[in-house]
Amino acid sequence: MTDSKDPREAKLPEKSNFSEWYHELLKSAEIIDVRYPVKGMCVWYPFGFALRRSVYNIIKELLDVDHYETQFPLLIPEQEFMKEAEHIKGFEDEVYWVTHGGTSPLDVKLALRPTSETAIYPMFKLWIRSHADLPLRVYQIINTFRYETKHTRPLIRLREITSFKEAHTAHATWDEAAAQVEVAVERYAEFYRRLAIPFLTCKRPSWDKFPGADYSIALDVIMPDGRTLQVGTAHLLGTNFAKTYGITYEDAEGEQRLVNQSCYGISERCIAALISVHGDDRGLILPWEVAPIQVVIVPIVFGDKAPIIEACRALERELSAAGIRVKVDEGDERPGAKFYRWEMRGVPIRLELGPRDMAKGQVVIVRRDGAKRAVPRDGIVEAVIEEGHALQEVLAKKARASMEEHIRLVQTVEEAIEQVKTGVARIRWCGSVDCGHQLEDLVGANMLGEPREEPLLPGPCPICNASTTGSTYMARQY
RNA sequence: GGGGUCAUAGGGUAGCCUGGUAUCCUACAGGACUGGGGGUCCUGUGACCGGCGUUCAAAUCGCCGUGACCCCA
Repeated sequence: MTDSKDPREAKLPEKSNFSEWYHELLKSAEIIDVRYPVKGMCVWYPFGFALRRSVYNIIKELLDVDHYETQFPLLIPEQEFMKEAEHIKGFEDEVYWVTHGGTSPLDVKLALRPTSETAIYPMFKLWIRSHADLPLRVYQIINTFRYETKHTRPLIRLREITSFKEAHTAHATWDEAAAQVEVAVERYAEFYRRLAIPFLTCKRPSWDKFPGADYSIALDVIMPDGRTLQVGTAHLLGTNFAKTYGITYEDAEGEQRLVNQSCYGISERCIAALISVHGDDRGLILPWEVAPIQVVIVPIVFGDKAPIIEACRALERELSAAGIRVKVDEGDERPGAKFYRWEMRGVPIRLELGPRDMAKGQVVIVRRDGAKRAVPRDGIVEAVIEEGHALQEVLAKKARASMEEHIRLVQTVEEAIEQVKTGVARIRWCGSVDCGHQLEDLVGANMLGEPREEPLLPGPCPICNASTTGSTYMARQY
């Protein structure tokens, strides 16, 4: 299948062949194993899970400031699940039901949560009594189940989402809840900045908002093939669920009032974005902060290996003491084979230490993006940290440039059709639902929503010709 | 929602049309020589997705199931 002269080891397909590259990389870099025998359900390899852990530690850190972490049950009784009409309509075709306990049919069917509003809000009703209980902010990191009928994709469209971070908040007023949505968007923005992943922020069109929400804000990442991946959402629920679940508080005047709510979520799609945005033809490239292994030390041994190995171990101890996640690869392979393997796993920094370096009192430091230099053995910790942060900068810059290349302002439907083949089109839109649907049909792509920054000068809506400063992003979505 | 392609060792494949002995690479295990970008040699381990059918005989033909990938809406 490959024309490579040396087929001894399977190479990664080129990243330009994104779909194949992605699948091959998930396996080769040991992120997840897709061979579990249930459709849409995958297994995290230990390395992938370690990556997941360090990525989710950032989310936790960002939320723990003013949220409580908690955990609600997986199973939701039918009558609670079926309370909110619009919400049900959005999910009923995708719900797994538990109908039996052993061999006995259950009196009350139990839904496997497709999301947890209907599990959490009955408890909010009990927890919230007075204005002193507000605002209430909780989150949980759990698995959810959706019987996806569309094509499943590892980390992107799953029947079991293993790593859903969902936050739920309750406030006294609509404005406070709306402000919380903005806070959520800003936290997510910070999260993706720390992963060096650029994104678009849009208010979703009304027909694409979360079922039961007043409106939804979404973050989208542009994947290498130009399709977009929704990697975070924040929803203003207003009093919609409060009415259904009777969530009220006593205000300062002694009146019972409905709470206003928001909810927002991020799933393992953030890992898919991380992998896809930064990776290259050789494999993963992980930002310094989240790499499970930040530094790999490869001993270059000749003849008597003991002194080299000992020097490498000393180096490891020193870096480890400085809080760096480091590993010496003492395996039996040739150095070249080790280089390729750790590059596949995205390790940000490689150190090489051989007899020549020993003699010169130096270490060779190689950054995952290719930069290579020799540094004095004495200042190694500082040099490593410096290169780690430099890599972060390089990744952020590259990713930003790539995103901008994929977005183009277009004037006509024809241009939009062409643009969404390889990227994201920004096109004028008067804002009417009718024109929106027509645009989606004519362009053959989805509307992400109104960009939140830099409005356009007035111009005609390509459908109805009305003059507007409004616009929307359009893209093929994952 | 509609259409298409496919399923053979841990991974990638040949064989299927034309039914009979399963190919090669990689990985893995043991050994020797090696070692600054995927080393060489020797020895060994390991597979026809599941069920039903056709047949003397099924990896190969048919049906059903399961799973994977691609395209379109």
